[in-house]
Amino acid sequence: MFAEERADEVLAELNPEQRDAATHDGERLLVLAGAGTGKTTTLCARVAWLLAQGVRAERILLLTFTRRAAREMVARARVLAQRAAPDAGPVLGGTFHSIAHLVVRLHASSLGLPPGFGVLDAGDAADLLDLVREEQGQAARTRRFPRAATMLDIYSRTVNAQQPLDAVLERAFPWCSEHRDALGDAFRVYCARKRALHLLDLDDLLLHWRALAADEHIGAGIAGAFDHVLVDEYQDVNTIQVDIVRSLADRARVTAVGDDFQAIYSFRAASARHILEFPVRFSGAHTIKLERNYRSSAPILDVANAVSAQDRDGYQKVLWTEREGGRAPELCFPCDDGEQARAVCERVLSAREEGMELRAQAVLFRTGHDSDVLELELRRRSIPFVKYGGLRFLDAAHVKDFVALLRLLDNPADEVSWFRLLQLLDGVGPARARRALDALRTGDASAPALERWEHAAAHVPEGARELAGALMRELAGAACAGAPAGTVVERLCAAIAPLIRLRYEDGEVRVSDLEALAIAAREADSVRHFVSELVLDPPSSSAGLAGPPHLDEDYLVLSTVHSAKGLEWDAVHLISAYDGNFPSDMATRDDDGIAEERRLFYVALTRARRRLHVYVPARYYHRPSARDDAHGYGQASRFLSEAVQRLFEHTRPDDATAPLLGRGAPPAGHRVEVSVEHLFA
DNA sequence: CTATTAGATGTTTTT
DNA sequence: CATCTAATAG
Repeated sequence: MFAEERADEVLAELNPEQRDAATHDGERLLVLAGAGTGKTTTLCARVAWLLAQGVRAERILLLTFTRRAAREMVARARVLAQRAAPDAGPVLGGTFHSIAHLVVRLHASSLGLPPGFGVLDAGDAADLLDLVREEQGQAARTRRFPRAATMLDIYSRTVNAQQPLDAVLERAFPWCSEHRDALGDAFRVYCARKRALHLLDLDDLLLHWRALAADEHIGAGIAGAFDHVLVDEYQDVNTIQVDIVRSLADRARVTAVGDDFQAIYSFRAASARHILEFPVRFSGAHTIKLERNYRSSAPILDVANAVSAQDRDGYQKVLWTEREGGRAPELCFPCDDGEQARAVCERVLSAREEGMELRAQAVLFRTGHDSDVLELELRRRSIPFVKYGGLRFLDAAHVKDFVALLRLLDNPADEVSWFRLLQLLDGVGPARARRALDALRTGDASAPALERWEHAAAHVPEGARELAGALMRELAGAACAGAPAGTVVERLCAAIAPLIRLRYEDGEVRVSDLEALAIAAREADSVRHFVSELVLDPPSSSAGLAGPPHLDEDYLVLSTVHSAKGLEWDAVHLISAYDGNFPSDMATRDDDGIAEERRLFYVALTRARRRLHVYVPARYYHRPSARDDAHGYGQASRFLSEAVQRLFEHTRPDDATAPLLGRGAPPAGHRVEVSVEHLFA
């Protein structure tokens, strides 16, 4: 009853297409939602409508690819569900990976996994690959062997694409082809090692979910849990995720929402092909297009439409708005990075003067370090900012050290963590850590950490043994205490603190980072879940857990375009839009690569509500921090075609020295004299 | 063998 | 700016 009223209220605010999408009563629905067309609103309205139809909240599953989208959507859906039926369960939702983790946890024993299995983030996985690579010996140490992070990229792409290594190397990593055999060996050992050590990487989560879904005994149970599956960002799914959705579709109705023109994750084997083929693979699907834009002014949409029109493939969409007026977008040509940074700062500050908060403005860029020079300028001018997609909290060495300790609590078999922790000890480097690891392997892998430590201790220099022993005793104490997660983590933090202080120059700062982590752990119901949550949903910037700026303060947003997807700001500054950087040189080998860069460019443009500034520095430096000044002269991005450029107002940043000239020229023949000679008379 | 330093080098993007 | 390598000292 109440649910129906709520639903009517929500539906009344939708336009006809959105309402059709929200209330479609069929088995399969595809919503092609252009940028800024109220996708999330529509999806949430659909949840409200489903609830009003009597669907129980806990029988609805919401899936997305990115964490940010998941958070927003699930939060809104839960509020709706709570109002509609306060006594019903919550709507289940999250990223594919987080739901996979849930499913894998519930079926761990069927997968041959102990309850304490660990989840590796990209850094941990790279560490394990590094460990394996070292063991492979000299063969792998020859020239230009890919580094661990690259190895992981190759591995991950291969797994996600479900294609043979050869094909992936040839297509995406041609410069690594010569190491095909060594890579293949390393990957096989990597898989075996993960299994032996009870570790899953992020790709494994999806693979295991898919395997469970395909299982004759278990699959039906999982699929039977839901009546409706709603998948957001469908343009970013890969084959494995499609398989998962298909298995759920055996029992559930499926709604897929996305925009093929915003498909930007082909590097993890996602493909817009899946959204294009949806009507074929899910027969009887009904398709609805959303093209009315509520976000941007008309001049900005003109630019976006002109860029998307450069690509004739896919579903043609033309965004339109009823909003009138709006400023022409600006195309700015600074002479270099430095002038670009100053130009951005000036525009940001003057918009701020006019009442536009810093947080309503964003600077977007293709790659993480495009903002290096700008960051310096912002710091110099004390303009607060937060950078997304930059260095992550979890990547910091001391945080990894601490997490390694927490991992041993539930999984004493975890060699990656042992290897890391051992090297934290004074006098222990890779060689001794490795020998200690070998000794460790002679014992029972699932014995408690303290017991395992006894084997390793002999390989640690005497000086460090006592400190390490104390740490291990704390770990043993924490393991059997049954205390709340917050207390356990706090205790272990205190135990590892002396080692951190000894190891790092700025130990004290780092210890306080860990203390912040311990406080965050109070929310968790177990250390095990705390760690896996940290891996699956890490704080997006270091500001998430510690350090300024605080969220209630005003700050400028810096973000890669990838991280900006789904977000919007009043003003958007797209910097370093020169050919070679955007599109990236690495992607211009083939048409698919260029098309994807174009979509990325389109995503950047469509984030802007009222003002759009695109910057093309004429000169760029190859190594911004180096002493040399190696540089090149850039052309504007090829996506800024003549037709597109005509839609912009073209500017050059004001010459900063002009004001020093003053007004008017001095009289002809006028001279200014300088002398110091009188001082020496 | 580890720690420390100086010097070179580097193909993006995320879960 | 990291992060890796090579060279050197402890």
